[in-house]
Amino acid sequence: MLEYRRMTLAKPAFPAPDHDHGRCTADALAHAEEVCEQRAQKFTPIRRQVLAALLSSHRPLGAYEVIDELAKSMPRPAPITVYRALDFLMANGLVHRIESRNAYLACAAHDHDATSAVAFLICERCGLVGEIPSASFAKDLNAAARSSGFAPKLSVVEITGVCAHCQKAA
Amino acid sequence: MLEYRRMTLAKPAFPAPDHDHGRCTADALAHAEEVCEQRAQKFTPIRRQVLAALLSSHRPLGAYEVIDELAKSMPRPAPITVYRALDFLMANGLVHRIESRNAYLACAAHDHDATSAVAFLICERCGLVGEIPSASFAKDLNAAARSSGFAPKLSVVEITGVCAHCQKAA
DNA sequence: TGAATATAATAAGCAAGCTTACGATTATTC
DNA sequence: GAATAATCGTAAGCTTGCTTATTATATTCA
Repeated sequence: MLEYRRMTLAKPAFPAPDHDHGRCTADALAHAEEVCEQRAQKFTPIRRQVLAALLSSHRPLGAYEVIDELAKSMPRPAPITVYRALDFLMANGLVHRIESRNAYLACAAHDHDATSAVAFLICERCGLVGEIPSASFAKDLNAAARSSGFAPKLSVVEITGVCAHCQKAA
Repeated sequence: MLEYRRMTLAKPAFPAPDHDHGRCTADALAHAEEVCEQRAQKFTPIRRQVLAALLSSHRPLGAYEVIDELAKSMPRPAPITVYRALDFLMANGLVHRIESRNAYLACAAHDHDATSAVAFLICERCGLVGEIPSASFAKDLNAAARSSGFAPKLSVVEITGVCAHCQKAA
């Protein structure tokens, strides 16, 4: 577990296709519970279910895909229900929004705060998404922006390509 | 003119609010004509009009905003008409798509090729968008991606913040 | 216990982004 | 000048993303 965490922090983390997904899901849910408790926020059933739906893959899901996913195990929720849960999860750093896809992704790196910049690696073959923690590149990027007097706030960095596993498979 | 070009290449280029917009538009249209001629592509009236609509500001416009813009000077074009023109312009490196906004932007830097990575600086006050040419940061970013075996292809780097001019104005 | 707050469900609908299908028009080429 | 290809227009519609409005259900706490 610590091993896992350290990896996601130290270098770009791409979910290995053979990783223990049950565990990674369970860990993430436990982590979410923890976070909510610390913040005195309620991790309600619907919020848990939405997070679980996102965790069911490492792929970003559109809001309507989340609805479809939830519909499998409960009466089909209305869009508003899911959007509220997503807003909550994002506000608490448990879910990222992938801007270039209008989609949502369960956060894999449990250690960064909600606001820090993250870069995403999106595999165009398998659809899995990895995260690069900000530290390494954000400084350069922000410096480049600032050099023209621009004050950066929010960065969207989304890199499409082919993950290591899919390269081997090809 | 050369001066202008050099600047857009050398460092992040944010359109100054007092720049000669008439000229910058005319330049861009002339450049587009040139590019199309070189490639034996047709710079048809509709393509020119769509590009001109995008050039009318330095803001990214949604497809329907482009339609609204065109509707001012011609019978309202159908979505498909505009999308076709946008596809053409993007394929020829004359227009960028801003992924995080589902919007389109006339390319300001006339010198980079269609495929090279560009970072966008999006001012949340005035809505203007500047470009950072890739060279400076793309290497780092790609290196970070590659360090986990990921083969990057297309990068989306979109930075929201406040431009120099709006900071002064505040 | 009753008032206030947070959360959720129901119902309905809007807007944006994009596509398919097909016919008409205009260039290009042989 | 007929055949081909590229471009454009018309018409229709689909999907997704997201919102407003309203009512109901918990939960908290004075």
